[in-house]
Order: sequence, then C-alpha cells, then structure tokens
Amino acid sequence: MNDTKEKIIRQALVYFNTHDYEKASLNEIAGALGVTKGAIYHYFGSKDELFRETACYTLDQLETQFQSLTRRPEGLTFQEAMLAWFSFEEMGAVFMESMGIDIFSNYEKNFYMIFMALRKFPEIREKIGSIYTSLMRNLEQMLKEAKDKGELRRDVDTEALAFELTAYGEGAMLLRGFLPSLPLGKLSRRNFEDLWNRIKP
Amino acid sequence: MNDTKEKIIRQALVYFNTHDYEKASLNEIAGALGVTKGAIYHYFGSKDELFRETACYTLDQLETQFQSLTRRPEGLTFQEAMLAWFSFEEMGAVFMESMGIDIFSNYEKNFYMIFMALRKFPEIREKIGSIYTSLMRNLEQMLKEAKDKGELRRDVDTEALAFELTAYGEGAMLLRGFLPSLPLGKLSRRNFEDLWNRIKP
Amino acid sequence: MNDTKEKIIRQALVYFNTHDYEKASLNEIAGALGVTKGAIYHYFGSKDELFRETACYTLDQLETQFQSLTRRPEGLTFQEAMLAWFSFEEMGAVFMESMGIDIFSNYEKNFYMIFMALRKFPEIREKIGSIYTSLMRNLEQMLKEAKDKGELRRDVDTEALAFELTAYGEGAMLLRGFLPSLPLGKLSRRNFEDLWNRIKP
Amino acid sequence: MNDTKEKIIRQALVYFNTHDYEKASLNEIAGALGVTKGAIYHYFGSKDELFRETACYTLDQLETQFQSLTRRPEGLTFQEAMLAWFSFEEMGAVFMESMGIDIFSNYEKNFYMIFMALRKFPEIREKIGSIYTSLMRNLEQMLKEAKDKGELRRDVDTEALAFELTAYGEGAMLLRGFLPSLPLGKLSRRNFEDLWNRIKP
DNA sequence: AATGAATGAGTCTTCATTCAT
DNA sequence: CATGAATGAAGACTCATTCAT
Repeated sequence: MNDTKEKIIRQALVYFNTHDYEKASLNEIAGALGVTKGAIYHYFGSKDELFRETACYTLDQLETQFQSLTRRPEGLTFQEAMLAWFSFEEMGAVFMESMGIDIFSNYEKNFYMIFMALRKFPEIREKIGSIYTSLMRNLEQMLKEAKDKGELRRDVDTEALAFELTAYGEGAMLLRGFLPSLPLGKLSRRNFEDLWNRIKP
Repeated sequence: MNDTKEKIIRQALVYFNTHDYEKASLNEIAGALGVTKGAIYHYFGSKDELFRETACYTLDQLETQFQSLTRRPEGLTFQEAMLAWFSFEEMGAVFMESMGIDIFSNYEKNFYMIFMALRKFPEIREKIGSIYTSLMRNLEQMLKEAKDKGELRRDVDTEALAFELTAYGEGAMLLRGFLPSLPLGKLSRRNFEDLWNRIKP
Repeated sequence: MNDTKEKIIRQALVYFNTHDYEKASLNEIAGALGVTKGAIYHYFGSKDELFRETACYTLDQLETQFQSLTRRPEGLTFQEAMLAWFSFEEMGAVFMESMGIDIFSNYEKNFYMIFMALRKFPEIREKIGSIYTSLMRNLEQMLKEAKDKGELRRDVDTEALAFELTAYGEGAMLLRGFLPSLPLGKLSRRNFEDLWNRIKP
Repeated sequence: MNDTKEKIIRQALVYFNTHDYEKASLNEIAGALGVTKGAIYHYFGSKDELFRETACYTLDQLETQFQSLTRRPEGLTFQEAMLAWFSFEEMGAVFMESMGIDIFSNYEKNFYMIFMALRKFPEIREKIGSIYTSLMRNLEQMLKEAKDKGELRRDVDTEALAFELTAYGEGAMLLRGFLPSLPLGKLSRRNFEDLWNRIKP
C-alpha cells in the first residue's frame, strides 16, 4: 500500500476513535490528519470509503491481537496463558502501543466503530465473523493441546469452554465500556481463580 | 405521556433499529411513522430529541426485561431460573413481543443504537450504567437468597458470579450478532450444564 | 402546474437565454430568479432538472409559434400568409412579447439551449422531432388547401416545398445568429418575390 | 505546428463531438486521447485553450470543405456543380474521411460545438462570420461566372440565390440532425430539380 | 518532454427547522 | 393540533491547475 495512504489510515484510526464519524466534516478530518481534502479523495473514493478502510485496518489489528492471545509464548505455563485472557488492562496496553488508541478506557468507542462499519458496509460482517470464528477455534486448539499435555482436566468440554471464554471476554469489555467505574481487574481475577479451580488437572 | 407521542416513539424505536439515524431524513422518518414532520416537531423539540427519547424508551424496556430476569417467578426452581439466563432465544422472543424488534437476530443493532445515544447524549451513560449495575446487583441478590435457602453451594463468590454471568450473557448476544450461524442454543446449554455442576449444592 | 413552479420556469427561461447554464451556479440562478436555492430544489430535483423543464417549456412555446405560422388567419390572402414565413423580424417580435426573450437578435442562443438540452437529455429529441415534423406537415397541408382553392400553381410539389421552406427558414435564422450584420430583411424579401413568382397560379 | 499537438487536437475534435466538454474532466479527456494531463498542459495553457484550438481547427476544416463546394472542379458542368450542393450524404462522407466525425448523422453536435465555442470565446464570432460570408460570396461568384458563360438564366438574382442556397443547406442539415429519419436524399433531389428548372438558361 | 500526486476553491445538494395557514 | 412550502447553513465532492521529479 502507498505510504501516504497508510499514513492517512493510521491517523484516521486514532481520529475516528475519539471523534464522531458523522459529525466530523471532511475538512475537519483532513485538517486533523494534516493532509488536504484533495489528498484524501486522491486515495479514497469517498468519506465512507476512508472510514471503511480504516475500520478494516482496525479489524486487521484486532485479528493480530487475537492471534497472539491464543498462541502460548515459550516459557509460559498453561495457567499463565489462561490468566492472560483475564488481564484486560494488559491487553489494552498492547493495543495502545501498537495502534495508538486507548482501547481499554474506550472499548465502547471501538465497538461503536465496528457496529457503525457493520451498518454502513454489511459486507464486512463476514470479516468480523471470521475473526471471531478463528479466535474461538484457535482458543479451542490451545485448550486441546493443553489437555493432551495433561495441563487441563480430561473431562473439560473444550468447544464450550472456548465459546464461554470468548463471550465472557467480550462481555466484560462491553460492560467496562458502559461502566467505567467497574473494578474489572478485581472481578476478572476472581473469575480466573474460579475458572482455574474447575479446569486444572 | 400523550398517546400520539408514545405511538411515535414505539414506531420510531422499530424504525431506528433497522435504519441509520444519521442517514434518515426527518421526511423519511415521518413518512415511515405515518405522521407529518409537523407532528414530530409538535411533540419533540428536534430530530435529536426524538432519537434521545426513543433511545431512553428502549433502555426502559431493556431495564424491565432485565428485572424480570432476576426475579424468580413463583413455582420455578433455582435451577430453572438459572437456565433462563442461558435461554437467549426465549429472551429474544419476549423482546420481539413487547417491543416489536428482533433483538435476538440483531443484537448488534441494539448495541449500535445504545452506543450512538451514548455518543450523542453523554448524560445517558448514567442511565445505562445504573441499568447494568442494577442487573448485576439484583442477580447477586438472587444468588445470595438461593445460597441462604441452600440451593447454591456455600463457597460460591456471588459477586464474581453475578459479574461473570452478566458478562457472559452480553458477550454471547454480541457474538451471536456478529455470527448469525453460531449454534448459540447448543453451546449455551453446555455452558449451563457446566455452570450448574459447579454451583449446585 | 404550481404557481411558484411556473414562475420559476418562466424566469429561468429568460435567465438561461442570456447566461451560460454551466457557468451559472445555482446560487447565482436562485438570486437572479429572486427565489432561494431551497425553493428550486423543492420543485426541481436538480439543477439539470430545472434546465430540462425550462427547455421543454421553451419547446412548447416554439411549437405554439409554429402552429400559428401554418394557420392562415381570416382575411389574409395566401400570398400574405407566405410572406409571413419570410418575415423573421415579425416572428421575433411575437416571441419577445410572449416569452420575454429576444429570439431574433439571439437566435443562436435559443439554438444553443436546444442543442444543449439535446445533449443532456437525449429523450427530448423525440419532442423536437415531432415539433418539426408537425411544422412541415401543417405547412404542406396549408399549401395543399391553397392549391385546391387555385391560389397555388397546380404543378407545385407541396411536400418538397414544405421541406424547402422549413429548411430555408431555420437556416436563415441560424445564419443570422452567426452574422448579426446580415441584411436578413432585404434578402428574405427578395427570396420571397422569387418564390412567389414560381408558385403563384 | 508540432506533431504531438496536432495529434491531440485531431483526437480531441472527435472526442468533443461525442462528449460534453463541461462534463468531461481533463483526466477523462487525457485518458481518452491516450496522453497524460501533463502533456496537454505542455501544449495548451488550459482546458479551455485546448477546446478553443480544437474548435478553431474544426472551423478551419469546415472552411476548407466550403471552399471546395464553391470551386467547380474541371470537367464538371454547372448543373453537376449545383447538384453537389444538394448532395448532403456525399458532403458528410467527405467530412467523415477528413476529420473522422460523422457530420451527416450528427450535424447538431457540430453546431453545438460551434455555439459553445461562440459562448466561451466571443472573439471567434468573427472567424465564423467570415467563413459564412466567404461561402456566400464565393457561391455568388460561381453563379455570376455561370451567368456570364450562359449556363444560368440572365434574370437570376445571384446574391439572393447565394443566400437562399446557403440558408437552405444549413437548415436541411439542421433538420436532418433533429429528425434522423428524414428522407433527406429524396427531398433534396426534388428541391434540386425544382431549382434547376427555374435557373437553367 | 512528460508525469501524476497533491491542492483547495467552488459546486451541487441535503435537510433540520421555521412559520403562515 | 397539524401541515408542508420555504429557508439557508453546512457538507460532500469535483477537478483545473501546479510542481517536484
């Protein structure tokens, strides 16, 4: 992809995460991104197209994050890998570093962006769907491998657990978006302890 | 509230659930609701105000639904009450009946509406927050009462479980919104069995 | 047709006859017509649509003029009726009175408007075609009736003559548009004398 | 004139005959002509300038055509030369060959281009005027020479006839543009017979 | 000589809102 | 209460033109 184009997308990503898409005029957007309206139209067919590409870029980043969540790094025990799933603040920090947006404090804005993209461009539903399908499938695979190695109780329903963990994780972030004062760290830690007790070998 | 006004709100609720607020002109909205622009301006100060009142009405309905979920009806065992929490299709049917929108198949649209309202009217964050806070508190209360009656294992962390169930429920609906083909009924049933085994007395 | 709408068209007709359509912004047009941009969009779907309706209105007026040219008024001899065909200035005066535009001095602008409409809206070719077809057919009918009454030489080819007169008339106006200094009155008078000598009984 | 420049003009001539000047962007034009925008700006100061030069080139071609129409080739009788004036299809074929545009079937597009150029560049009125003035003067000269040689009736008003033939010719082409189904060949042949009978010695 | 990325002034068009009826 | 014609501010988008290469 062209340098200027990617620069625009990366900056637009940050901009749309803190500003309302519909409310922002292209003049404002261009000004904020430090480019001219013409430059945007040179690379994107329309305001909507800029938004669509930005949303897709965000989804690509999200997918990458998700992949790292289900790939157990060397030297990490299974328990530690599971704990990572419940460490929302750490996840947010990684996002902040890689994309420049504070996804932990503003997860609802991220969702808003995805929902909006879904409304405007129904065709990306497939992309979103495949991201979450992969997430659950990879998570299940990780659980199966742990089971094979004896790190997980033999009677755990890995498919159901993969879904449960995914739903729980998304729901927790969503609630945190609605309730900024929610003591997510404390609660998720207790949920993890409970989980670990029921799935450890 | 005036009859006509409520009629407008109830129809607007359905309209906004299937149409983009920003994209829809007041002319279109009025046409779809079967009233004139003048009538809307008679009852609502502006287009935004119509949307705000509609969003609040939706939240009120949501709150009512949530309350019934944490109020165990006469003659229902605790297990049955817990099962209700995992019966997403039944919840959706109740919504469909009371509000006229298919919240089960389109949960993401509901979220979109809430997020949008949150962006446009930050003051409703408090309302949304209190709805979810109440939901979790009421659920915790129900769990505590069950524990007192010996229907629940004594060592269950009711606060953490209330949060876990809420997060799981919202996340499950969200995933179902992203993945229409997700076998939510089957998975949630297996999650329920697992839950029941770990919390039953 | 609505009063305001017709008012707009009648004024637009005069405006477009003296101003370039493409060059004029809707702001200028609205200002010149004494209405607001919104009012124009209330009655016309677009700038082009306003132009199309104006062009069609002009064609309707042209058709009316053409009809009166081939209808011999009471008390006029055939020779006088034929002379009218060669009296371009008088024709222009009638137009000036009925439409408010100086078609004689600016015939090329009238043609320009018709050609432009033809380019932008190919479907009006049919309308233009039918106007000229009617003109020739009506003229031929007038000639035939004159022949029946013995006012015209018996061996005149009425169809060919009708075409010849029409082509000559249009061409004369066209040349006059290109050459404002052309002594059209004098030349057309001599052409008429010549014609009369060859067709009189 | 530079080769590339003339190539551009000749192709632009064809392009503008089938596309609307105002509507076509320079990018489209450049693409259609097979050159880049930069190349156009290298040879022409502006988009308008390209159009002006193209229009002037067309007028030059038209002038050449007109000149050949009033210059009786060796071995052609006066009657045959007169007949050429009424042979519109042959004229169109010559244009098609020399300029690459179908002027016979699309005479109105040629006029449109001339009128448009006239609007945008009033200074070319003089050029257009001189072309038609020359046409009529040359035609009159040809008629006079024929009269001197006894090929034309002595009492013919050569000036009036030159104007009549020119007006008729332009009008005939115009009507043919408006009415593609007009049997121009048949009608003009009958008009020629009639003319010949009244001017032959 | 030729390119094409970038510019930004200018345009059409939309639509929330008003108000006379 | 209700209407819908009229308003005009605001915004998306176009495209002739420039200029560094």
